[in-house]
Formats: sequence, C-alpha cells, structure tokens
Amino acid sequence: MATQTAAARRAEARRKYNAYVAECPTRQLLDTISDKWVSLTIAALAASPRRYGELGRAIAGVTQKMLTQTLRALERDGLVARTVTADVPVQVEYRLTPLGASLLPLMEALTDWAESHMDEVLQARREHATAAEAAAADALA
Amino acid sequence: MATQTAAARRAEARRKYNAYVAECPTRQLLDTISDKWVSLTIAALAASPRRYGELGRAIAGVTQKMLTQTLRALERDGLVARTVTADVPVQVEYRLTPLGASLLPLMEALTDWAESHMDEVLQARREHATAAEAAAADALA
DNA sequence: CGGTATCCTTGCCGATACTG
DNA sequence: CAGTATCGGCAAGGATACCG
Repeated sequence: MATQTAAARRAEARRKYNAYVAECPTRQLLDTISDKWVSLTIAALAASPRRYGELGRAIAGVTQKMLTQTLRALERDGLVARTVTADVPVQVEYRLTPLGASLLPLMEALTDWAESHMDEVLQARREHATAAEAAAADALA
Repeated sequence: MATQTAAARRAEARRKYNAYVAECPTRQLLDTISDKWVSLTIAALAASPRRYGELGRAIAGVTQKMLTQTLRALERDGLVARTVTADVPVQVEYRLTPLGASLLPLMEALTDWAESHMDEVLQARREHATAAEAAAADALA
C-alpha cells in the first residue's frame, strides 16, 4: 500500500512519544515521584535517616522486594544516600540527599492541594454517580 | 498456630495500607496526576477547550481507548467538563473546570523542578553506572 | 540484619472491530 | 465525529524461599 494506514500512523506517533518521554525531564520526574512506594519512602525519610528494617516497618504494606527496588532507584537518581557500617550485625542507613530533600516542598504543595481541594473532587464524584443513576433510570423508562 | 506468621502480618499491613490509600487525599491525587495520559490531557487543555478529535491528534500516541478513559476519569472527578452540541455531525468539547485549572500551578512547579534539577539526577545516574562498573570489575579481579 | 532469586498472578493497555 | 466492546500480550509486583 502506498499510503500509511491509520494504525501505522498511530504506531509511528507512539514511537515518537516514547522517544520524547525518554528525554522529557518532567515526564521522568512525574514517573518517578508518582510511584506509590517512592513517595511514601521519601516521606518516611523526610524527618530523619532510617535503617532498612525501620523503613520496612514504617511504610505500611511494603514488601522487601519493593522496598529494596525503590531504595535502589532513589539511590541511583541521587535522591537518597546509603551508608553501611561494617558492624555485626550489619547496619544500613538511608537518608535524603540535598537533592532528594529539595523535592519535599513539591510534595508539600501536592499535599496542600489535595487537602484543600479533594473534598471538591469527592463531591464531583458523588454528583457524577447520581447523574449516572438518573441516566440509567431514563434509559430503562 | 497461636501467633501470626510474618506473612499474615504483612498481609494485614497491606490491607490496612489499601484502606488508608482509599481515603488518603494526597495518595489519590498522586495516583491521578501521575498517569501519563492525565497530565498530557490537562496540559493539552490548559490553553483552550478542545474537541475529542483535536485532543487525539494533539496528544502524541494516545489511543481512543485511553483518551476516552482519561477524559471520563477527569470528568468524573470534576476536573474537566464535557459539552455536547446536538449538531450533525456531533461536536463534543472538553474544557478544564476551575478546579482542573487550579492544578496547573502544581504542574508548573513540577516542570520547574524537573528543568532545574534533572541534570543533577542524570549526572547521579552516570556516576552510579560508573561506580557499578568499577564494582563489577573488582568482583572479577 | 539486610538483602537476592524465583515463580506466578493480576491488571493495564494496545490493537482491532463495530455503533449511533 | 465520537465513541463502545472485546481480546490478548506483557510487565509490575506480591508471595515465597534462600544467602552473606
């Protein structure tokens, strides 16, 4: 076929999008802090450094796998620093780097928005649910 | 067995976490705006209202399914309003509500952080990769 | 104590086809 | 033009077991 199909055009667009995402800083940041374990971990480290086991207990419901995976990612990105003391038993401490700490104001801004506007969102959801019910009733009649 | 196993305790913690998430506004907000299509859609609607097809073309790589799904979610949460004109052909316009527009400063803050600090993150990644290589070389030797 | 390795399920999302 | 319905692949992540 001489011209591209719609599917081919979409696929092309998607590849371009993926390439774009790969170098878009904002997208990467969003992908990073949006991870539920990432945000909880940063919050858990906000006040003071913590040991691995402490974090595991402080962050409700996290598995060892996800905790380790999250900490490794944060360390790799320079947001968290890892310190090992060669004692027996081994002690491993994690703390926010200055770069990691610079994210705290952003998290706070998100928290502020959520706390001041989330009731509006919930209200919208209730109204939407009611409207949907009414529409369903109409459809039946 | 009289006492809980470690697995049972973790499962319990996870259920508590899920319950917590279900009513934690910040978590819900983060889950919402972290979605890649959500942030792109809000950005696409920032300047002016748009029609469905326009959005599909403006947002690179989005499928009909994800676009519809995203718009429905945003509408449900009161962040986006949907207006249908009964013309032929049908026209459907989407625009940010004031609530949705109030998210724009947050998105901007994220963008600002990303643009000013992302090079540090990338630098940290490069150093980490180098350190990992050195460690691997040590292990071989 | 602080992890790593493995299996296996779940649910997200893209592709495709069809409708008012 | 603006959707809805259905299927299937694939990767994220939870459970479990084991190691230095």
